[in-house]
Amino acid sequence: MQHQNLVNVITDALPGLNKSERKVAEAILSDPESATGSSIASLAKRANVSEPSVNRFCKRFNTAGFPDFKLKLAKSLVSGVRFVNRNVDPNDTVESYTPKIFDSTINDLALIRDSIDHSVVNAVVDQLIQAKRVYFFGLGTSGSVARDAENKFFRFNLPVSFHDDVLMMRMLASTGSAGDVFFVISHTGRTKEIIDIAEIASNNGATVIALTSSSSPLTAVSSIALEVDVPENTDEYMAMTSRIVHLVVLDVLATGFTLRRGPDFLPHLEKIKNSLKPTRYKSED
Amino acid sequence: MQHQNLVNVITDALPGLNKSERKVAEAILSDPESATGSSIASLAKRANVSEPSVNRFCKRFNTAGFPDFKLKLAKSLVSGVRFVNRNVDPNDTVESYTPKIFDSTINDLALIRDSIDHSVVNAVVDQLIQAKRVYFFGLGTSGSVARDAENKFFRFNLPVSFHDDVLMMRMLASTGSAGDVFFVISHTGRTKEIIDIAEIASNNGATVIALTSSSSPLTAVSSIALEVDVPENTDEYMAMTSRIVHLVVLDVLATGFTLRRGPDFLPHLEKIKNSLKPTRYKSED
DNA sequence: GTTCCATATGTAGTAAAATTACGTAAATAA
DNA sequence: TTATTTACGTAATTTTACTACATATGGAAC
Repeated sequence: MQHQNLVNVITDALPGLNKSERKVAEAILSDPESATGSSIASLAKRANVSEPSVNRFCKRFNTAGFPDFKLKLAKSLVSGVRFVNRNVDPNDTVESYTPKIFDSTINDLALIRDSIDHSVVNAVVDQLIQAKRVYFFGLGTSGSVARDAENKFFRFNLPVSFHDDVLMMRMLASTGSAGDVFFVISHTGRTKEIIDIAEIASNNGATVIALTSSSSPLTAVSSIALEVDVPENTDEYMAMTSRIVHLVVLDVLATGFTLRRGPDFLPHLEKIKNSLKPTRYKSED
Repeated sequence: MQHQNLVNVITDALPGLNKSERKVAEAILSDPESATGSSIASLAKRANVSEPSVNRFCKRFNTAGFPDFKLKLAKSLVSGVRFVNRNVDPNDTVESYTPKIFDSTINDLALIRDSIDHSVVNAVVDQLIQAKRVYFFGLGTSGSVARDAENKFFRFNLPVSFHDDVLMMRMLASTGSAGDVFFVISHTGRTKEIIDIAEIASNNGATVIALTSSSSPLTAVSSIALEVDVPENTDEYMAMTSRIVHLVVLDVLATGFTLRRGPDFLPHLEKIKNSLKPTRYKSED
């Protein structure tokens, strides 16, 4: 809920507005950007209403007054999202679809940033710190996320691996035990095979951490679930941003991990970083 | 250049300001959020300067005046980035480091969104559309990006594969020819092995597309380079966001690809989407 | 150290902008 | 139609921002 976009709020409220308020709404929606810069007088003139009408309009939308309204409107316009039709449509050009893709991703990240449950993040870091070993599981797109996670967590001097082969997962799950952490990544949380595997691991006393959407079957069979609800993308042209959100959540976990380990751990990270130097051409700067 | 963040601009300008202007700057930076809501009088009082000093301060930063300044400041604060000390420090708690990680990612995305060269994007889409087959190459973290790209582009009914094995890459590159596209992903663009491979493919007449940082050796040996400069992360605790930016750039390319193919192509995508249904538990809604 | 000049800062007045109070008009219900 | 509520505008008030001007401060030349 944090800050529902003002432009959308106005659009939604449009049918319920009375004559002059609607005039104001239309004047603003026709060019929101310029509305943020104009005075109450000029906007009133543009909408063919009186100044107090504009003021009343502002207050109706839970703002202190016109200046406050402009401020909130301006904020709504940032992240450059052209909220009026933010989906990619067939007539888009590079110039128009490129920012849309970026904005949609940024939007989703901001959403999760504001809604993620910190106590769960903390609990997951707890489990990772205590883990004897960690398996990252994922299929399809989530397989890439799992692979990235391996790359990141391996640096922590912790036996860690990633798997995207369900047979391998099944075998590992069946030999799992207390102290093992199975970190299962799934956008939908409804993939049968994955849920099966999580259940097996869980029954063996291993810890199962799920990175998935809320109230999914996978959540039910996990010890802890990091529930991340990225809005479904109905648009054919749009990309699936959930994987990106998952990556950032894993970054957060890795950061939490590093902080828990304390400063004595930093030299170890430095060592790994330096190990790659001989594979690269030196930078000229 | 689009809109360099005001908070950063002020921070950078701090040393060059004179006494009262600095007071204003400090008052604003100490609590930028509240500054966007206050009047010139109250801010002047808080900074212990006169109102015109505040006004002059605003004009110095290329704004029309105080209201315009507030507007731009407010915009800078969206995406919620706590610019004052945006790095993770050892004393951070979950509540504080989580948004920092998200914000830093969001920031980098916004940066690239505003600086990416659309004509290059277009040219890359051109090449992908014409490709007889596409290889995605990447090592380490970029390997995961390449894997994700495979997953995405495979849907386009195009022979595509990803590789993270340098020997395999070398062999493929040496057998490449015109019509083959080698899409090479590397954050630094300085990995010797990768540059070697790109050169081999290029010498065989294949198209080499690089997704890397600008003016890197990899750029030099590529047919087209999508140069994406994500600020280096010196902070030990911070994650590497370049891979995320790379993923989004690949989303953009995929979108461009789909649009080029036209609406006749949509049923094919739908078919692939549906193929996964039997692997999932039905959603109750 | 004194004088001069440039720059920096503040005071006070003015203009602009926003808000409030109130009155009239329109719409709805009795 | 009339009563009553709701919508809207006019005009005055208050708040806010800006401008012009005056004073102060700091440094350079003598």
